[in-house]
Amino acid sequence: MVNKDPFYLGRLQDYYALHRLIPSYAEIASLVGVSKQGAVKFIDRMIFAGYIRKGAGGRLSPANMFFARPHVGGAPAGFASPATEVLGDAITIDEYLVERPSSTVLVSVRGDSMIDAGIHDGDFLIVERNTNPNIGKIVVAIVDGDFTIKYLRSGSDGLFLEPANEDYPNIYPETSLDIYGEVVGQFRKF
Amino acid sequence: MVNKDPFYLGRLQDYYALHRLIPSYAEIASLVGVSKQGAVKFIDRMIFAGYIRKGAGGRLSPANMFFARPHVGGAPAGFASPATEVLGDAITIDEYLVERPSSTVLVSVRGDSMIDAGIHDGDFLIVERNTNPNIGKIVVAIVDGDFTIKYLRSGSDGLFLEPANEDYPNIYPETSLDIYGEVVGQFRKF
DNA sequence: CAGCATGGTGTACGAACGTACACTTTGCAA
DNA sequence: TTGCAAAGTGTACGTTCGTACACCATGCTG
Repeated sequence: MVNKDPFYLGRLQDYYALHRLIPSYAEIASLVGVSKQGAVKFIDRMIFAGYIRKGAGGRLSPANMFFARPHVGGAPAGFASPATEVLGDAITIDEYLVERPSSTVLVSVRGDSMIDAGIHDGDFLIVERNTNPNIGKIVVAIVDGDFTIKYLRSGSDGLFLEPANEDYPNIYPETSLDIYGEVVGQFRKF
Repeated sequence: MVNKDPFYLGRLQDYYALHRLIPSYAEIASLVGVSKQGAVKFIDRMIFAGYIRKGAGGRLSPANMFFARPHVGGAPAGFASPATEVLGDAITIDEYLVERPSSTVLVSVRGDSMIDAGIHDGDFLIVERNTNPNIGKIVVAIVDGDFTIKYLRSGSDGLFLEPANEDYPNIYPETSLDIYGEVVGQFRKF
């Protein structure tokens, strides 16, 4: 018989996605269809493999591997390479995209002025609050009290904002330029 | 005295960040420095406010509000709207993008054949394994042993694949069409 | 000032939990 | 084919958990 652990783990991951909680051994048992002691042994294997941790009182919590998603590279038909190869240390998408949670906000995109940078209407941007971003980065600026997503450029007359859509003009600030933060990531649901 | 709940909650969030687990009432009590019954009352308030949920056996798990990240809408200068307005139930980016963890894989994008759909070289796609996706969706297909991201279309001669880049031709399968899964989300780091 | 909701403490108890031990079954390797 | 490790079952046990009830202190409101 093939190894059933991936199937068991899948059940556990789906349960966790729903409840944000690793259930008790008894619940795991009925969840995957084995006895309670079978669940104990299964969890022992998962702990050994780095999918599950034990907290105070023996309560179970997910470990790093629990969130690791199978990653399928661009390579032809090679299904097996683990996510860590490309994503590096990061395991959850959150951790990959958000490096400094306390200074990070989400911004939803309106309009298509940055469409050539792959930022579409309805996308979410991960924005790190930082009023002095580097030249050339995509920034969230405040122009006339409105949020604007643009490239931050430097010209002979100082800083200005450049859209990534040839239908839109550059924005040259009349007085000063209010930068809200720097765009460090983006995500979207289809 | 001011309301100490935010302070308590902060302790709880720090603990959760470390252990990915809401501790028991007894542990909460020592964590925030009250009696066990004080912890019970505190958690009751958190449940009422939508920060905590109760799972099977009365075990505690984080609810929506527990993860709430500041979200800045497209609205002019309105900083305050909570993430739930736009993101719906999901709070973490992972949970927003990945609905079925066990059948979801990540695929990294090579090439620019889907650039008009906002899918660029180097992006990550969230792909739900599903060999029978709906017409019109973006799918991961296997063509000549290679992964290809394309729109799934239906024509008079059956299914075919359409890129989102006018420099690329449609792909009409000679025999059958191997569909790996459906693209449900996308993310990228800048 | 009386009333009452709020936040907190102490004690008690049954149920559920994690753990341990003995045993069975299966598959692979010597 | 014998041996052994892995995977699973059944039963039992002490501990911890969540829950309930009674009670106290504080602060706001009619």
